[in-house]
Amino acid sequence: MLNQFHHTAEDMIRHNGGRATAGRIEILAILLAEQQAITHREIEQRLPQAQQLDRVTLYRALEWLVEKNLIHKVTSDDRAWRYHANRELHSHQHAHFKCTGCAQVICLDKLPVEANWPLPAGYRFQEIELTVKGLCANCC
Amino acid sequence: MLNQFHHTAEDMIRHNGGRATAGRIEILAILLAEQQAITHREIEQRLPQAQQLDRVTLYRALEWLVEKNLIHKVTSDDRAWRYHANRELHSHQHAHFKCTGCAQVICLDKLPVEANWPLPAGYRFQEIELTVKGLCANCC
DNA sequence: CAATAATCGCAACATTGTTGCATTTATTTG
DNA sequence: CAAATAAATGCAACAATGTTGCGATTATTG
Repeated sequence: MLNQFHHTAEDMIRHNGGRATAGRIEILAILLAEQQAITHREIEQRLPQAQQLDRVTLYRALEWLVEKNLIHKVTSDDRAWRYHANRELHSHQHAHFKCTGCAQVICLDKLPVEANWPLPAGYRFQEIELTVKGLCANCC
Repeated sequence: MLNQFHHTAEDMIRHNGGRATAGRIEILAILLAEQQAITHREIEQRLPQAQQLDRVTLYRALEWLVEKNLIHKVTSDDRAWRYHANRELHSHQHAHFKCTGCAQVICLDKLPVEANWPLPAGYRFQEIELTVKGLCANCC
């Protein structure tokens, strides 16, 4: 089921001048297959038995993927980063939704907030991080 | 300098049916005196030598203050909660600004975002968490 | 001032994430 | 294809934030 994503993942990695490691491919494939932003822990659980990676390796692979802009990470209130593959759908800046029931995080593709914020004088705007919280359909 | 806040702090605590512990008063006074949202660690550092508190006590006091709605806490991307006293200025929902240079966090009192979000069908809105990132006047 | 329920502090643990370094491996080169 | 090498990995050890259980202390009440 993930197989169709492995090829894509490998391509994306090679196009960025990185080594097509089994681990990296697997991780990216997992993220490509996922509809929501998932944690380090969840990625670990989705890795095939035969291909468990060291925690450190996973962190470093994710770091590399973020650097190369193949995935992005989302801040949450539970002190854990969540990762999601960068699909064309996502504009560079987009909001996230987090279910307060099951902690699921999905991307909201439209960020209808202008970057024009009433900041104090002398402050410079860089980016927005917006999380809408609520209950998902399952938890309602 | 903090003295004027101690009385206020004690009042706020008593009005909520809690014990006016030296620690709680001190913590709340510190947060009342502070213009920005600060971390557990920063609160610790501002505590007078003679009145250092156990980390656990501090966490529990903060938890209590949040529960009683005397302070609020802010998610950040560095895995550390930041706390700020609830002043009348702050509407219940407000945005925060975080400086990517010095990690300072301040409250932006206006949240010009409607609570009316285009969530997927069946999803229920609860609240918004919005952080604007950029550089503060000092770091520009 | 004594009773008691709330608060505190210690020890121990959980989770997430990071660093240094020696080993392994994907890719390049001859 | 084999050797060279730069990149990626895995281990051990650590750091920071936060939590839990429980016995000791203390603010408040009567």
